[in-house]
Amino acid sequence: MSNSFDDIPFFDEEPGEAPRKPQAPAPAAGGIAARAMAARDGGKRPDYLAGLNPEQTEAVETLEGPVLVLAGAGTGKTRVLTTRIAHILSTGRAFPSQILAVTFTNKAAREMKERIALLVGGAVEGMPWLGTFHSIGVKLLRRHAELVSLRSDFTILDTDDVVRLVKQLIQAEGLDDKRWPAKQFAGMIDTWKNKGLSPADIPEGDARAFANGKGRELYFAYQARLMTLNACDFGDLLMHPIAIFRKNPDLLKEYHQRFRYILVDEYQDTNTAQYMWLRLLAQRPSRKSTSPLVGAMPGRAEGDIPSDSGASTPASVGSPDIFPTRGEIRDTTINICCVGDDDQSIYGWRGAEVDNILRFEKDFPGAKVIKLERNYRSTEHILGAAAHLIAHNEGRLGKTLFTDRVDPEDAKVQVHASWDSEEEARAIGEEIEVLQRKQHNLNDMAILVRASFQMREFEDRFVTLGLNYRVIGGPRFYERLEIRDAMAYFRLVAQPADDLAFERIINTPKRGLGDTTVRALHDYARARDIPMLAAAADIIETDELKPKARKALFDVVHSFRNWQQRLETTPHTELAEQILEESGYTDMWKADKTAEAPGRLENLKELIRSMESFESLRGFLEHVALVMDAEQNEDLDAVSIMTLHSAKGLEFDTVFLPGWEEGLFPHQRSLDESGRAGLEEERRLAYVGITRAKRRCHIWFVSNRRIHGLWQSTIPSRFLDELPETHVEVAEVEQSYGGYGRGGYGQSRFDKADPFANSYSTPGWKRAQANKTDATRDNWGTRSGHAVERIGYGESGPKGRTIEGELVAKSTSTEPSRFQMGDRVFHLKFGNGNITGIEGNKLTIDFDRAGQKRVLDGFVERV
DNA sequence: TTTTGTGGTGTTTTT
DNA sequence: CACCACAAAA
Repeated sequence: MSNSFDDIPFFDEEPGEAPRKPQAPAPAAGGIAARAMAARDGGKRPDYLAGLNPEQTEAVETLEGPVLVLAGAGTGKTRVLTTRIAHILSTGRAFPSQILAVTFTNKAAREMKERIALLVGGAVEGMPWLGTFHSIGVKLLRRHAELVSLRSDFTILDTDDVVRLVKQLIQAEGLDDKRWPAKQFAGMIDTWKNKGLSPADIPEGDARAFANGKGRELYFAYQARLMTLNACDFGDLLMHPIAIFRKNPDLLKEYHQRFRYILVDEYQDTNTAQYMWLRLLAQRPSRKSTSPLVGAMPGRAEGDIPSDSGASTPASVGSPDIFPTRGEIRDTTINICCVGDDDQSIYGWRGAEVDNILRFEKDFPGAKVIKLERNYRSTEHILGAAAHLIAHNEGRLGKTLFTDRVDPEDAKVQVHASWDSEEEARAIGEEIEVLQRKQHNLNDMAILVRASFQMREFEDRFVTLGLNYRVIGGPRFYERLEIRDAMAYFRLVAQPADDLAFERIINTPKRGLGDTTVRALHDYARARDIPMLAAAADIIETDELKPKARKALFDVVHSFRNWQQRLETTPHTELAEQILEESGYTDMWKADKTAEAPGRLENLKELIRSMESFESLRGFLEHVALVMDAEQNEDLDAVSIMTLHSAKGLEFDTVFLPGWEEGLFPHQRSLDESGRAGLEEERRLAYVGITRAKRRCHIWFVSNRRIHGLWQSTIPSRFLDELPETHVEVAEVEQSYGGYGRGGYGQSRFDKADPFANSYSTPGWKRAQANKTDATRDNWGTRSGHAVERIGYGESGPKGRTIEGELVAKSTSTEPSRFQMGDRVFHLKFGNGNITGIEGNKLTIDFDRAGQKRVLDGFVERV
């Protein structure tokens, strides 16, 4: 992504040659005709096309008109997308700057850029319009900010800023912010914006539902406030461009001329606003209608027609479309290619409309639909299991993945049962170690959970085992408190009107500028309609404040003046460092004696380091606003732990799917709130999970799980019953199946003696049966006589044989420990503690917060 | 201003 | 149960 606002000149270049006429359908790749043609062309069939299957080739070569590529999991979706772009470029149909390619995540955008670079040999510098919806939105908006009354140096607020702002507004309205939580309203605004609804457009019901009927009013006030702050929220990055295009048909036309080819990744995840945005860009003025507005309206229910849509109302005349406001696009010269998979739509809860993909052919009559069903990732069993499961959903476009790489050695999908979640973690840990001993990389394994609280148990277990793991997702770097504080300083230097930043840091570190001062500043600023920093500069000239506060404020204001002056002269990384030093911010953490303070200082250093690759402070701020992720270190060999949601798009040799129980997966809330649709989305999530696996897929369920502190017995997920017997087996069970304590939900196959009749004779099942009856077990499921077959643990030799529950060390060192009894140590996960026991490399530590734990010495440091 | 106590909550998450 | 946010008390 470009790090600065400077841009290639607008509408500069034209292609060297006019776009060619549409070609005749491409002959099947590898076919005789194709080879003959290749020979005719001097045998120079571009090598980027080599190795594509016929469907992929068609998807790449059908450049004219609308195309929908239904790409199942692992069918080479990204490859098609990137090759298609390479094809457009290398055949001279368009310049890089004439291709609009949108993705959902920065990661996907980055990957695409890299892969195109590989295909066309590094010349992707000029793909300025490849990016996420939001980053492209920012780009448009920076150019045309004045059309929506913004200045082009507007700030992008993140969710945290938004919530604080909303809270202020709620309080300003004299409402109880307990009864009307800011967070909830911020969420509502987001939902509205995802649907493309501005304050005037929201349904009356929604408007009344919040704040004693003041919902709409608040939304208006919020937008007004954003204007004065010269700020945007994420939703605005979509909404503003839509408004700009609607109000400025000529400008839109310029973009129509510019974007000769439009490509959309993960189309099933588009929300209504994104859909509208795309339509505006895709819908060329047809011969009949000159209005580009037609059919680009949101909403479906009566009464939520956008106010600014003027006289042009729905264009569905003659179309039996059940979405009357979504007309078809008749002019089929639009070269738009959407790639997606309806079976992997898992973001309905945040506004994605699967309907967009289901309706593609209606929206774009004459669209070519190409299905990619040949899977290059998984074994037949994995695909078979996934296919059978997803077939339980209705309303699919209907694809069935297949592979012809069939290997009798391939394992079936394994279903395991455990007594409780602790045992589940233990069992999966063991399974991983077995694989590890067979020289499998930890990097090739992943544990995919439904909800993040499940991760903890695995982390605990892996810490004990000394097994490397990596948590993907979770709290992100730029969301940490210290990073956000630092960023607020930088933001305020770059954009003095950023009141949210001002309020965040005005008393951080403590300067004695408490609530009273801030409120005074706030009132002063509002009364004069100036930013708070400016108000502060004014107010220190008066004697409105107490001398103490006045002095403190004086210092701050002057510091900021200083920094702003240095903005042009001092290199930005240096300046950033100076800001943090001179403001006393780093000192604040140095003085802090809590366990996390050193980590925070380290993060601040990391922040400065990461600024180096940007050319300016502004460029960096923009990056952080849009790209909230920081890279993980890939060097480490570690098991990945993540949610199913964040696993989409990834693949692993071995995938573990724990927690397949009713209530958790499918999640109860999903069922309660969205009923059947919710269940289907959960099922798609299961489908995504299974199809992440290349070779091995292990599904787990437990009989007891602790939910909100209390133990509950659980029943196996209905999804287990939806798996096909031919591709699934009950695993070589290495632990018991807790078959009692079942709730009254319904009959499950796993309630019966033989869940899979034809697996009945497998050793695994027999053992499971044996375990079930023989194991003596107390209420907590600990069994006697369950010695795990586990010999030759790491370098520890036969000594490594373990009994359930014993601490297992990867290597038992005989060297004297580098620690002593009573040493004060720090552990990344557990914090500070004192050593109370030493046994080789195993330490017993009394942690201040986490209590007594046994950990390997490699994981702690002396404080 | 910092500490301690209370209450409310408890999926999924990108931008 | 365990965490967070926020409010009252030290």
